[in-house]
Amino acid sequence: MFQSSGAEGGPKGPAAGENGEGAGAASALLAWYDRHARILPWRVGPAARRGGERPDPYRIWLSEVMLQQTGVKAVAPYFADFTARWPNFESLAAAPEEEVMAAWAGLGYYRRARNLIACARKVVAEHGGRLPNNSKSLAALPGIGPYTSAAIAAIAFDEPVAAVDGNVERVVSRLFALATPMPAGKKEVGAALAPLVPRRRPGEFTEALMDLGATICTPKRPACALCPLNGLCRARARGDPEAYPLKAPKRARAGRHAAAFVALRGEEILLARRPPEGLLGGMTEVPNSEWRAAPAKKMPKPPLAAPWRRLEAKVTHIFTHIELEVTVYAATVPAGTAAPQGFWWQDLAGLRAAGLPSVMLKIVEAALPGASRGARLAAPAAARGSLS
DNA sequence: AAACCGTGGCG
DNA sequence: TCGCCAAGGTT
Repeated sequence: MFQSSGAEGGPKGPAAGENGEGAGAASALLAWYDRHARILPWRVGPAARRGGERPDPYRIWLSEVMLQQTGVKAVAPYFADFTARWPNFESLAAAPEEEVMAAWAGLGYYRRARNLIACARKVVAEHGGRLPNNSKSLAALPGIGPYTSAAIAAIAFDEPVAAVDGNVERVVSRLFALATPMPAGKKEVGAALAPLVPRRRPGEFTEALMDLGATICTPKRPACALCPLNGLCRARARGDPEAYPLKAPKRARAGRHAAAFVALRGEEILLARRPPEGLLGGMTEVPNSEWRAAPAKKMPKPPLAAPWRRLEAKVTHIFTHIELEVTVYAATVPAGTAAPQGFWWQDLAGLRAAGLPSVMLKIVEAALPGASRGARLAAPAAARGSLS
């Protein structure tokens, strides 16, 4: 990927090769970071680093994977839960896959959880339970791509590589007023950033860029007056920092319609597991029909025969590229009713521990009597770990 | 290369 | 309210 600086191989862009400017930007940013670093559960802050403390590669890896396309706020409770239950690669590698998937439920992009397990097992089986200490080897592991490999290598192993995520993309494209729309412009960002990465403190430099992007150089209304790089920033000089990074227009979301069947047998609900690949791959689901472009005219085939009643309110859920509208059918079945092949009855009391994705939780919630709903489903994600 | 893959917070 | 989008990776 993007190798560290070197005099040659620098960017063709503006500040490239103008000696001193890179070092100036890095030292200004690090000085700012020393004062304003965010305190995060997986991070070793600048003061502790000066005291000789080192980041735990396992925790850095876990946090970076969780943070892929996911906000700090959403990640924090999951990170606490995971590290409490599985504090290292060995324990995570030994965990039952379904248990890990259930613990991930609600965080989204579920392939990450599968890759997380695969990666932990590979680290144990092939690397003696320790993460490889360089970006190239890291990038060969499941779920670790160009960004994550660089971030882990820089933060946990002091490799002076440029890690380009959404924050860095924004900061750097503004700094140099890079005009190529994303995602194509990402390459230019990496090339422009590489010469700025310092040999000393490359990990904190990376963390500093993230913090700057998250707190100062924000997508909207950046606080340029507070920015340690404002004197170097081309976009600010142009007067239009908010215009960067340029982005290609997105495609419209497809609409889909489906039916879901909430079957209750006493205090139990009928569930199934989704196929390992594709949307919500490998996750637990409420039995549901095919998802079609047009709403079904009559009730699709249910998982079992029962006096199904259609709920008045539909459940809508927005995925990244699909807007789903679900017609929910509910039924109560006799105590002896067997679960069809591939389905099982799940005790409602243990429903949260069963690890339903958010859309499925919404469907269950819509069908359950209001009184029992709150008690069963309303616990925050932070409480998940204590339930199993 | 472009499409696919979740969710919740926020302005 | 609702569109935007966050520490991307995989195919």
